[in-house]
Amino acid sequence: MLSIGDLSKRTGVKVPTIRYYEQMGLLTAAERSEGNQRRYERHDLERLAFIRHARDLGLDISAIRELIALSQHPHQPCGNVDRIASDHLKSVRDKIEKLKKLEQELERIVSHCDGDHAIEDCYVIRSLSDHGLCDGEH
Amino acid sequence: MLSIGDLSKRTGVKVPTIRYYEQMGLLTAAERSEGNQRRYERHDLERLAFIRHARDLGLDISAIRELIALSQHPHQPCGNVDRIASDHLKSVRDKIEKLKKLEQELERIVSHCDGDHAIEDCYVIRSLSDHGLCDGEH
DNA sequence: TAGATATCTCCAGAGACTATAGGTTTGGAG
DNA sequence: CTCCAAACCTATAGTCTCTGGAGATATCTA
Ligand SMILES: [Zn+2]
Ligand SMILES: [Zn+2]
Ligand SMILES: [Zn+2]
Ligand SMILES: [Zn+2]
Repeated sequence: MLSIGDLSKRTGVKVPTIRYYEQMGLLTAAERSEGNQRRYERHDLERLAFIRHARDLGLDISAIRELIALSQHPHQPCGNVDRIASDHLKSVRDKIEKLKKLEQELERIVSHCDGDHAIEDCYVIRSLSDHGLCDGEH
Repeated sequence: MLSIGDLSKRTGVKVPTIRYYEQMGLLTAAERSEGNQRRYERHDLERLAFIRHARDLGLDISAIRELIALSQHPHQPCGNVDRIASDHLKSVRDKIEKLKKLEQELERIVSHCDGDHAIEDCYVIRSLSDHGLCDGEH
């Protein structure tokens, strides 16, 4: 039986975050000691590791909730699991695309400024004032 | 003299957002009509466009606040302006790097799942349970 | 058994908005 | 000029994923 602090040390997830995951329904409410403190078992450790890893991979709480629910039905086909992961991959790719466009604009903007002239002539300020100087949309 | 709705239509910034920018100190508090409604001039239109464009480029509110403050001193050198833009470019690049790593892991994970087997055997679920299957860190 | 540490619940804050409720002003039609 | 709908006002709460604090209680160690 682990206290919440033990669980925290073993998974690297902060104590308030563990309580938050419980509140969000990702962790089932833990058993309690006589004095009302949470007590965990290996099972909970594994689930918390799952949650943490999924979060590290960028999945949001509701996606993780779905995945946990699906994994409770081990004999069903994994189509929905696949869909959640694929959707997430797509959203990561979309974000990368957007950020690359930003990177290009910012590179252009920064490259025109040597940081050593008057602000009234600064290309950074002018670029921010006028989207017409940009190459693309954002 | 423009109403807040006019300003909104011309810049594409929603009315509550304009009020929010005022509250955050990005827009100086507008003049008011006799009945206490905000009235704007061209000057405000330009500043709002600046703010919007900076936000579209991903700068956060406090960076924009600094940029506005700096642009009030047009004869000073633009070193700080340059620094803000460069720092932001760096943070965009860092984000791209992180997302690319995620993309790789997710690609690997998704590619091992055809969406058509039992959840208990699903590689997606196994990968989420075990970071050891990942190639890198996140 | 005292004191130190850990835990409990509840609440607020971060960032950048967005939306609602309940009340007031404005602008145009009749 | 009067009336009404549309636009506006303020204040507050909700979004998302935590994180930190206050004040009270429990547990562990010496
Ligand atoms: Zn410059
Ligand atoms: Zn632009
Ligand atoms: Zn599968
Ligand atoms: Zn991993």
